[in-house]
Amino acid sequence: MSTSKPFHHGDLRKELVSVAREVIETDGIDALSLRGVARQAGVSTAAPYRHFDSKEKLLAEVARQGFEDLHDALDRGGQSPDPFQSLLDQSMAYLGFAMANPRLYRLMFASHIDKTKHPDLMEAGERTFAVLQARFDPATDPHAAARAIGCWGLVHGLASLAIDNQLDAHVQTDGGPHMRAILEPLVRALMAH
Amino acid sequence: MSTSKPFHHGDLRKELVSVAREVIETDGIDALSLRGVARQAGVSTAAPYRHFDSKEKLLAEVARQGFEDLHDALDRGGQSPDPFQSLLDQSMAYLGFAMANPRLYRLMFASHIDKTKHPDLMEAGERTFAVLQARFDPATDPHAAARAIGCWGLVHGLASLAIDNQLDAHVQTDGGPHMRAILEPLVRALMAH
DNA sequence: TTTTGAAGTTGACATTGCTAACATTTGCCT
DNA sequence: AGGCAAATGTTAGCAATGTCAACTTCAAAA
Repeated sequence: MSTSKPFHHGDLRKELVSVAREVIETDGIDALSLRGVARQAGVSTAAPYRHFDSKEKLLAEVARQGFEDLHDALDRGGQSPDPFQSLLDQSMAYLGFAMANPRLYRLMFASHIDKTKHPDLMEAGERTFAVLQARFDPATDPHAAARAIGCWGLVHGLASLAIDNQLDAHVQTDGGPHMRAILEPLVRALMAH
Repeated sequence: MSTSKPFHHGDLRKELVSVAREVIETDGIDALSLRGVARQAGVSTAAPYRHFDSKEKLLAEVARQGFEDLHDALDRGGQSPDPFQSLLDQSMAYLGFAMANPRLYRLMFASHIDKTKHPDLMEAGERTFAVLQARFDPATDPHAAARAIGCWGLVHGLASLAIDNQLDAHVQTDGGPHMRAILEPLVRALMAH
């Protein structure tokens, strides 16, 4: 009675998300099956359905948490008093997060998940973008919106390419300084009025 | 005996790729099954395996053709005599291709396909990037490499965001002019020495 | 004409997402 | 305390999928 597992898990929902995230980051999304997650969590095949309507819902929750973590990383990144330096740091923080959690980052923008079906996820994504958006003030800059999108596109693109190992070996391995050199002139252009 | 299908298909390989591409662009990658493709091509379940070792190989071939098409689109896009205008046009051509073939474009950068396992695909991708790279001359610009990566990251990022409907409705629907406005200052920065 | 190899077929296996029907536990209501 | 409903698990099973092995058909070289 003592060593045998209790019927109820305790907090299966949280455990499922945690296991899923781990599997994704370890073996990739294609290697993730709901049954496998259940197995690793020590519950039966159908148990996850008490907490998530579908596999997609579970993935959406993992992605949502990813956006929250990215959001935090951005907040921590943009604290320099110099606006240019701050935006550059923030951009580097964005890339740092993506390269530290490549498969999670990919999931956050993956086609598996139709964001319109997962309002939580969509909102988390928008809130994250808002951090970048806040660096451009529409009151003083008529092109604030365009610049913000350009900035997001730039970091998202570089992150995606880096994750896919599509970049030169130099940039890939020693991401930091090289990436900074790539970003600098573009971020400067974004801050110019 | 005349109307019954012949045992041999003729050029099943080409047909499979064609059907697959159509399914992808119509219903998305997740809706594509090898069995379904075989069905639509009018052959049996196992027939595709005479031409592709796995589903992934078929997808890789579709993606490879996608890169060739993108390559062509870029070539056609960059013909203005003014270097700045030319690069801007080319960037717009890149975005145009991505938004005209959203799911194909996504496949080309999807995690489903491990590019190291498909040299053809990798090479096609590199050749495409080379078109952009050629706009920056290492002889006259010591930062040519960094600028090229920045340029690619920028257009790839904007393309991805647009495809995922992650952008404002305005930018989304009336892509052209808005995107141009976003790109302009950044492309200008890329051309500045 | 024979024969050989490419191209296609059928049938099967393990795995997967998901559902239905049933079992156990928890905690609330009296 | 006692009992009951809701929440949380379990087992069994379905249909679909990727892939493989064994067999058949056809075309073209010998």
